Amino acid sequence: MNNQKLYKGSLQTIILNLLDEKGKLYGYEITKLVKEITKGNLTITEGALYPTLHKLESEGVLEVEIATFNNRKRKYYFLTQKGKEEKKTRIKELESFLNTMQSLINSKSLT
Amino acid sequence: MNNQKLYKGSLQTIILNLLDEKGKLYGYEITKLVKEITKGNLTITEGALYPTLHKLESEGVLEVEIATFNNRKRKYYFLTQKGKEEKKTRIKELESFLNTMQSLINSKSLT
DNA sequence: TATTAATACATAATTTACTTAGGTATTAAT
DNA sequence: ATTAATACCTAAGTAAATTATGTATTAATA
Repeated sequence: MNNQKLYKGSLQTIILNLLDEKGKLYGYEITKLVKEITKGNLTITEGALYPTLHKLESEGVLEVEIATFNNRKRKYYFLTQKGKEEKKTRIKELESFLNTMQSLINSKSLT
Repeated sequence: MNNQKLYKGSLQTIILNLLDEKGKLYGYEITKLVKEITKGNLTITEGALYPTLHKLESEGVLEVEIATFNNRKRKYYFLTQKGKEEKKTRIKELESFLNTMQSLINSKSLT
């Protein structure tokens, strides 16, 4: 399914939503989780993920907590209060977008 | 609703779908139609639209028919056979994308 | 035990798909 | 007479990806 480009613009929304649901997640965990939830339909590349996490952190939307597991460093991200507000806004925008796209592909009856 | 970036990647799908439904449309008409169907939620900019139409034409997905109305030139676009196949593929990809996004924002119960 | 896969982070160069900002030309409205 | 609407167009800039690397540790496998 070569439809990866449709996902362009939705990465931040996906991250914010998952963090809101799960509390905290580290980067690599997000990639695995998304693959699992979407049954392989969406693969988040690390080249997209890490810079996005850093950007959201620099904007005060996320905060980090560094942990060590099996001698491997993990950077757990979680939503700040600002991040929780941002998540709500993004989800509303996504729902509006999904509705709009639905109306566009069901417009046979219209006009 | 500053969610325009979510639409990134869906322009070709929207064009192909509208042309399949309406038969033929000219560029400016597409912008008006999309604004109307989406109740103003989506504005297709001409800077995005025209290059995309030209690209789809060069790929053999669309063909053009030039008409004159009120001394104004209109370029009517319509799907080729290849375009009709392409439209089906794109719609399937879009539906898969919409389903995937739905599952991502409804994943509370999962995992 | 040597090699590959998996885990976990990261960045730099490039590409894609736009937005923004301009431009031409005609007709309709104020 | 001026502005808005119709109808086309392109070029420069930008955001958000992809692709291609890189480091380091642990687990699995041949």
